Amino acid sequence: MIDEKDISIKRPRRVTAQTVADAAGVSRSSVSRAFTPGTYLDADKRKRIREVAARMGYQPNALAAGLKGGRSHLVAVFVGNMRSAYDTEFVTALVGELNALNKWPILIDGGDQSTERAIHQVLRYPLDALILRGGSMQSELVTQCSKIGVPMISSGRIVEARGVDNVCCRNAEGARIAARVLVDAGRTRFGFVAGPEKLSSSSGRRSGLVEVLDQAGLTLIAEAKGEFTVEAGFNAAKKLLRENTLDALVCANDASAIGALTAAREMGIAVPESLSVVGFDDIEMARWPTFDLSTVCNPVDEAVERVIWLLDQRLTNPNKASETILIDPYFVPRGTH
Amino acid sequence: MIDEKDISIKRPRRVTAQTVADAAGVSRSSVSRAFTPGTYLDADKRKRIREVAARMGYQPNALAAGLKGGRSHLVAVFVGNMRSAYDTEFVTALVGELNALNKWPILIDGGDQSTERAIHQVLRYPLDALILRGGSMQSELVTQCSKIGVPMISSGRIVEARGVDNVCCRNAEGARIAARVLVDAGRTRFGFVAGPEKLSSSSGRRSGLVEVLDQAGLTLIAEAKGEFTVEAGFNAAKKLLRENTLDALVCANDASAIGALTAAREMGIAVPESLSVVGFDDIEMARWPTFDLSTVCNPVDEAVERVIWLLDQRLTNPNKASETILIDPYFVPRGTH
DNA sequence: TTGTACGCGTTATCAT
DNA sequence: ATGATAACGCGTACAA
Repeated sequence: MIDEKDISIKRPRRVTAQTVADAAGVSRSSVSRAFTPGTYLDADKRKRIREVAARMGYQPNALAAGLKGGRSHLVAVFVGNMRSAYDTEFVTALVGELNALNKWPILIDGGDQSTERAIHQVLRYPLDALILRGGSMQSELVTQCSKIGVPMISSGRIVEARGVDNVCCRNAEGARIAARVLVDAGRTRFGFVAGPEKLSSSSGRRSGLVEVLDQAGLTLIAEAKGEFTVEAGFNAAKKLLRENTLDALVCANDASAIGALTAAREMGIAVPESLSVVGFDDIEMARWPTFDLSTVCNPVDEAVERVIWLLDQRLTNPNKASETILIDPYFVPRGTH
Repeated sequence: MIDEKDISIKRPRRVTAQTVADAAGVSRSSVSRAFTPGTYLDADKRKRIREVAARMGYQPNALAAGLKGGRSHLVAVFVGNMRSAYDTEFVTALVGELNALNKWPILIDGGDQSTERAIHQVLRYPLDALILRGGSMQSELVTQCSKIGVPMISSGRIVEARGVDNVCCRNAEGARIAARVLVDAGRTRFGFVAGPEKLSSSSGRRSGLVEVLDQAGLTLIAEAKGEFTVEAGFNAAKKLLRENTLDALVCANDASAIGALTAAREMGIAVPESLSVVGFDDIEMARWPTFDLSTVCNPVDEAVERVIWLLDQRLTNPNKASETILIDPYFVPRGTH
């Protein structure tokens, strides 16, 4: 009794198909059919039912529909770091594409401490898929995901596991391209602003740079750890430029490069005359007139497109072999080299 | 038969409580209890069940649990424009807070064309709440939401409807504060870089500015429409500064202001010596050394905190009266005024 | 402390 | 073309 009262007072119960059926004088099945395209139902009746439904504010309950055995249409999106411009651009594009496909992204921010708990909780939903953007998900969690049988697509970090597809930029190759441009332009004294050590994007880019320098008989004169952020890039560049004489600063990503550029300007170093600054990613900001940053484009749209494609493939054939798509970056010449 | 085969081949069925129960030699209820805190269950048995469950990769199905009548823990977050820095910062903070509270945000980007359809689809889930960030949701949709009985919290745009709570910045007041600072500093020739006309944030800020100018016996010499973006701000400022002699440029938001600042510099106008540029919002970028933008802070963290608070209130008492919380902005003096 | 039985709202299947 | 009925996986009131 008390409970009954509580419920009716506290939460207005959702309108169900049965209520609509009663109101329209038809069976519950007909109501269901009225909302399912391609089912046998008298056109007039369908129209009438939908009118009644609209008046009563009825919508089929997607939870119940998902339970029945179909897809939930829920996709978890795990973002390494929502404070990074590249990840943000990626997520924005991804959310748009998923929305367009009637897939609903549940966002989890990896920047937080409680991420692991969050993932566990979200895995309780029967997700259509789990999309990883960069970052630092623990391998234990990855195992658990594949165990649960949730298709996974990882971007920016290659995960070797059954049922996991990957989209990743050829980081070393991108850095090679940029390095060659600078070497060809006669730069000889290189510095590197790194990102977090554990991230393969940073280390991969570094190794590409070093490789080309080796081939050209040059060495990496100095490097400093960054954090993939503007501020860290600023500080790293200040230190590097104070302690060394450099004519080229290769940065592990655009945010660092923008920081480095700012530092160089503040120190009165002419860019690009006496110093080249090159980034990686080609985020929107790189195009702003203030920065006009020469960089290596890691095309967001292409990456997202591939992720969506892989998702589609995996959903139509859950048992297909894992796939890894590598994306080719390319140099975008602007005003800082 | 064919169907059976199809299912078993195509999708590895999720492990259910019954499977675990069979494997552990207990009843299905016990498995359920093992995952529900505060239920009677032998400690050893609970432990054993959880072990078996972990080995089999079992997680209670949140969809089925939500169906039973409890909460779904799903919260739709409708973002006006994920390409705007302020909205992005807002969403990032919001997602973090929601994650921490075991609420799972489903993101919908309002920048897209298919937004309306998307909202309709997402409303099929029994959402715990719907959070609106700024933007341009149609009033018809708002009506529909309240009809369905989904609690709504709107930020950045006041929605007058039953069951809808609001968090909004005192836009006019913020502009007044900034205008007074500039007037007191002796600025007399004001220009305004507007945002989209239909947005109350832009018009509210404009009216605050005009009000103070009136009181000081000044007039707004020129204004140009922007789009709340860096590029639009850049173009608007170019036009304004080319056609007028101004000593103060008040911008409807920080993105515009950053564009305006860039334009002024490019035109060789000394900021702040001969021109003040002031923004609104205090996004992260405003603090970057390159910009060091004087602006009016529209505190994201406070707004998010209020939204979460309202959400909590509304969930504990769904029938409480609608509430509107106004947030006080304040001036942040930096290097451009 | 544990098991049985019912209901949550839907869709698919089977009759009619 | 339409209505009855059986799942879907879970929580929980009730019985034991």
